[in-house]
Amino acid sequence: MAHPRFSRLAPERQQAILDVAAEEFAEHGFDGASYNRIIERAGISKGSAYYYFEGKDDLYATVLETTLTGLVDRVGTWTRPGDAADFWRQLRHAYFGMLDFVMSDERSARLIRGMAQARANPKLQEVWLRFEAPLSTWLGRVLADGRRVGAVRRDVPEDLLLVALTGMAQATDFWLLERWERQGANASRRSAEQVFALIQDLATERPTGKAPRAKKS
Amino acid sequence: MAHPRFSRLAPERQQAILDVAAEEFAEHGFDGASYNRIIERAGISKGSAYYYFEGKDDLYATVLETTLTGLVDRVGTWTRPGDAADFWRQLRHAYFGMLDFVMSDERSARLIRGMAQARANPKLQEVWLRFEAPLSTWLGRVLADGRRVGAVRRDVPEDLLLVALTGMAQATDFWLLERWERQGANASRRSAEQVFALIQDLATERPTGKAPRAKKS
DNA sequence: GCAGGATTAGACCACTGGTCTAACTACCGG
DNA sequence: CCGGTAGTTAGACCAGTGGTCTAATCCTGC
Repeated sequence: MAHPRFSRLAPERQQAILDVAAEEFAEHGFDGASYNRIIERAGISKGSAYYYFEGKDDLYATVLETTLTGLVDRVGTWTRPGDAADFWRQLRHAYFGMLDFVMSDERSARLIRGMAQARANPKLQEVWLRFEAPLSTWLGRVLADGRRVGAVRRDVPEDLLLVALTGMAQATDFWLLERWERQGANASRRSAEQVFALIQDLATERPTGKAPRAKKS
Repeated sequence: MAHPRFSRLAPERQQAILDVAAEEFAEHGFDGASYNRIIERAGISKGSAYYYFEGKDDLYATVLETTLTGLVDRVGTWTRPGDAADFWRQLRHAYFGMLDFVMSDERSARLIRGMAQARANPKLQEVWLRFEAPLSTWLGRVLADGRRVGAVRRDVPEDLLLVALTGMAQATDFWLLERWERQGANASRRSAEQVFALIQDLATERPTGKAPRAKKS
């Protein structure tokens, strides 16, 4: 979305600008962040700022883009699993990789967590969709693979399961963050294991083999 | 938080003001909403506005307060269940009551969904905590009751389960909303059943009786 | 009828994201 | 080496933001 002119800038200059912006957005969230302040701190003029980016939204999207690219590079590798064990191994790897990423780089973590704002913010729906869609697609493919090897339950609509899992992962991320801040990295590893166990639990079919129904008892 | 002066106003006047505010916040979210516009539409002057409320945050909190009160009145009743069946019946009632509330009153629904913004927004953390805390307490009590009658799993820390369930419920709410808009009330009832089944599924222990662990297969 | 507190009105402030024009720079043909 | 032109930058300016403050008005009790 950013004007191509921006990419023609010297890479270090680009980096510097995005750095300032990332800092601001991470600290204050999208709405709280001041475009003017970013401009000032980056040492560019308003004219230049609007020459490179279409506006605040655009800069925000660009910052998110680079951040998420970093995450995907680290975690996004996925090869079609041969069997259920392979599936879980890969999913586990991806999940803990993401946790590592999010716990080791606070700024990126805040940016990513801040995306939740974008979903609710009418002005940012475009941005939200742009980043949410590919993520859903990716996870959808992963789940489909999981079904193929018999690891993932079939008694629940695929898209519902996807949404449920994402929501749970996101919510528990905050829970983990709290744990992590209180107990440090090592102790919170156990908590992460518990969370992953829950994810696994939700994603697999109940051993009884019955579709989950609202039971009377 | 609102100044007591506000409650000394004629009830219809209060209602009118909160009505305008609710509309604005529901439509634009907290950050997008214009305090000035609310003031203007409510037909009061700036002086009065700041005489009644401490500021935008305060008005927002007041609006949320009355909205959530409506929800709690409708759904919040809970008596200690005698057995597991009773527990599920009550939980089911509460869940579907909440869904009804959220699906029948769009404005309130948007306000409540908008609360997700508050969580991420640094400026609104105070507001978020104020409303999140009692809700968590309530759900915590419910889960504890569920454990007591053997309906809710014990193999997962109580607070983790709480967070996971809330996150899932919230995420699936958006999913349901989509369904509801596309299929109408009746058809989406089935979807809601599926979601509740998932909730129930997540909250109960696996029949094998084993603690969920990261299985190798 | 008047004093004094409660209430209202609205000018004013620093700041917001965004627009626009004028100036400057760099390159390229003659 | 100059002149013109496209690419780039600077910053004044705009309407709108949430918030403050003072002066006027209202209302009540004496």
